[in-house]
Amino acid sequence: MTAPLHEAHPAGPGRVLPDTQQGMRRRNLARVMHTVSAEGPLSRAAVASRIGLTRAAVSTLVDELIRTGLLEELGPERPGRVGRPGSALAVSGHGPAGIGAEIGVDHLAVCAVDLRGQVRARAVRHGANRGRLPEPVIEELTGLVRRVVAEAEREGLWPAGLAVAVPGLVARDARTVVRAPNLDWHDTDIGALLPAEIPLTVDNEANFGALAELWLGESTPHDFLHVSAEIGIGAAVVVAGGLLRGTRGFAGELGHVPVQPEGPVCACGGRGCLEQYAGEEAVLRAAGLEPGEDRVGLLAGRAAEGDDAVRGALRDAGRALGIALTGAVNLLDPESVVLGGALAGLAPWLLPSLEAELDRRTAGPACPVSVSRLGPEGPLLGAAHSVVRAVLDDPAAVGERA
Amino acid sequence: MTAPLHEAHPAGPGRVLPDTQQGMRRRNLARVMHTVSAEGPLSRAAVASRIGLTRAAVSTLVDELIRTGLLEELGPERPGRVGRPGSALAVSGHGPAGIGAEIGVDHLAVCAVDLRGQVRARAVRHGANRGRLPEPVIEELTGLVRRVVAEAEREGLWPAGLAVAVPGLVARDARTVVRAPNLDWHDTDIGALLPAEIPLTVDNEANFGALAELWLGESTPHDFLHVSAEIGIGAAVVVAGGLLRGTRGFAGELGHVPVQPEGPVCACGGRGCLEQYAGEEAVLRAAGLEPGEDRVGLLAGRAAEGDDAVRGALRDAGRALGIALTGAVNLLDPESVVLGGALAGLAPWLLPSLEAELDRRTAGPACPVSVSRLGPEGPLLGAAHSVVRAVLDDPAAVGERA
DNA sequence: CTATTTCGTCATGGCGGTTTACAAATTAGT
DNA sequence: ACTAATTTGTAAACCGCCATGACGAAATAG
Repeated sequence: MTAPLHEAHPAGPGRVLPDTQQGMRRRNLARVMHTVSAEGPLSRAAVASRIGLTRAAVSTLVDELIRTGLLEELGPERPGRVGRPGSALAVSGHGPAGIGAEIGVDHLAVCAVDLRGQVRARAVRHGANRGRLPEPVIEELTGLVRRVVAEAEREGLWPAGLAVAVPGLVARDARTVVRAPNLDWHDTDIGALLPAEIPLTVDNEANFGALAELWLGESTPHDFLHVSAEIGIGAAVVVAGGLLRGTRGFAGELGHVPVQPEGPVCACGGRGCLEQYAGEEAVLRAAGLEPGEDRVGLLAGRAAEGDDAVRGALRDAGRALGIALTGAVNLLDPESVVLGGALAGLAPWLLPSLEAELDRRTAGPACPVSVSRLGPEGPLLGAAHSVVRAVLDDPAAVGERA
Repeated sequence: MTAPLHEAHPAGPGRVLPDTQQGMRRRNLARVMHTVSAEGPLSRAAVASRIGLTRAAVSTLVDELIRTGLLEELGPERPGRVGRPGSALAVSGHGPAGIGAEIGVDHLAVCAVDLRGQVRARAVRHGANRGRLPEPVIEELTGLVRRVVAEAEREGLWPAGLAVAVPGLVARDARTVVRAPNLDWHDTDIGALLPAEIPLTVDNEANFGALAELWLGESTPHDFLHVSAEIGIGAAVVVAGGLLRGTRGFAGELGHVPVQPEGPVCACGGRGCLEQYAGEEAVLRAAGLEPGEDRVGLLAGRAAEGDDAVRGALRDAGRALGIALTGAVNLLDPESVVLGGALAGLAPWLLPSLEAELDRRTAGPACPVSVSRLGPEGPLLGAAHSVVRAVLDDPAAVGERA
């Protein structure tokens, strides 16, 4: 759990880790967990045929997983077919839990998710965090974490890890926030301020949102572009079921893709960046609104009422997004583009111009654009689930600690 | 060898292949080959310490690799240190060879590369292929292949595979050319026309060029963007040492990234695509030159002579490239950008404006831009080496065939 | 009620890497 | 020169992991 969770790219054949029998066993334990987790209650024989091992081998793997409390035997299956019915296996609802936390601009939230993916405990505190110092905020968050952990423990769960989503850039050590403009935090080592008992990961909320989409979304393609707008405009690139992070961890900065090469100057030093057209500030200005508390809700409300200035501003933002996405789609050839975060709520007014722009600039069928069903819950759920996935990916590791 | 060579992303833990002891053995054989190949002559003990297995285990692996002719024992090492000197192992120079072929607009080329990476045979035929039918061209290429294979066999090599680089889009089956505008070929199954004795792969020449840069380049980062210009402007995205191909295999279409949203209409349906500013046709027009035979050489020659119209055209093209690359760099955060193919020859006049544009649009240190040392040889070498890498990746497979 | 099918488990065996031991080949020290 | 120390490569015994084959258990089909 010291390595960053869910690296986008497993090492190739040239990697340095030895390939020994223990490693084989660990991978096979993981494959059993993944199969049972993904395809519901399954008999040992069903698992065996799916992963290509023999029933005997799966039996010993399952025994070990049951002993460590990661799998549960549900009892005999209702037999519709001939032959002895199997004994249904399911992922345990009483073992390790993933604790997800989110530091938002206007709220703090924490939740616990069991291996089955069910949210078993949660806590939220509303109130602006913009401009507050990190220490009191993290202290408050720690309080929420302790409450959620206590509640989870009452249900027979124990915390396998804590993943924190923050609205800012996070260093590749997955502990320190390099810069979070909307909170006004810089180079803050969050890890030092949080409970040390639980293994910790910190990541950008856009990344966790994209992972939530990958793991919990409806269609769940393996290659897509997830666009969200919280800190300016961020995108997460998902390739082959993993996150593309970039050399310095800064990949996905869609907000600074040039849309109009000689457009207005941007804070990044460039000109005509997407953020100058579709960023929160730019849209509010174009709509003739003052920046205030719940800015996204305000925009959505006005647009729904039929406010022409707001609708026009969103239409223009959608057009700019369409241009930037045309470039991204040409470069990456993703299976789809998903709008998440704040953009999901504004989608009805962004989508028409966005899709029109994407369509007319693409030869052949355009890349489909969809809207996240998870909306603002994405990052929190993604964080909690990242811990759960880490357990599924290496069940032997929790056995060593449990 | 039926699967496409060098998929960008090995399957994750949820894959369907069984993880059995034979698989472990195969992977360890591959790790030995890669280690010896990458780090020159090495003793068994040195290999063991590098890959994390015991000397005894490496001994048996090496025995098997020597038996199948993939490794060679060079004899005792010169000892500088205390202790019994090891026996140096090297990749064999007499085993399997990778045959690379290139179908260019103005030439055909074939070469054979041994496991050590040495070019051991080659054949070239100059002459325009634009507009010729596929059949006679492939027939001619087959002749060159047979000549190169014969020469390689005289040196004790045998062909482990044939990889063909073509200037166009290739379907994911790695056999059929979907469309090659500069040859005027469409939906041509190249595989059907080539010798069937040798396992075949076909890919875009830009992809092979990028792989050559990855495997043979000087600095060889693991994440970079390789830009070349043969068919319009193509880029190849290399992530974690693998090619990012996209859902339909169309990733890397940098030529159709919008640079000026309301610019001239492009064949792709868009407006102001990069190709309209930095494409071959556009540059020739801006320079006041007629499209003729060796267009790149012509441009380079005139620019070197000091022709202001040509230099201005290249400066403008560099600026447009800089804008498009700004977007790509923001999205992918690569370690560097490499100019290859035709662009390498024109780099002296493209680079200044390109880097200036990239620099002023980037906050903090800009992404370094370098020029490929391989130049026009890249795709051919990349093709041949892709076969060699496939052998290193699964040495057991050649043992089964040899 | 019997034959058939499928499930889970047990005993056996093969395969692959580890451990332990040892001979061989070199350097360092006296 | 001779001994001690160090490192290499290999062989034998061992252990862990999955495959194979056989078996009892539990269902359906006739």
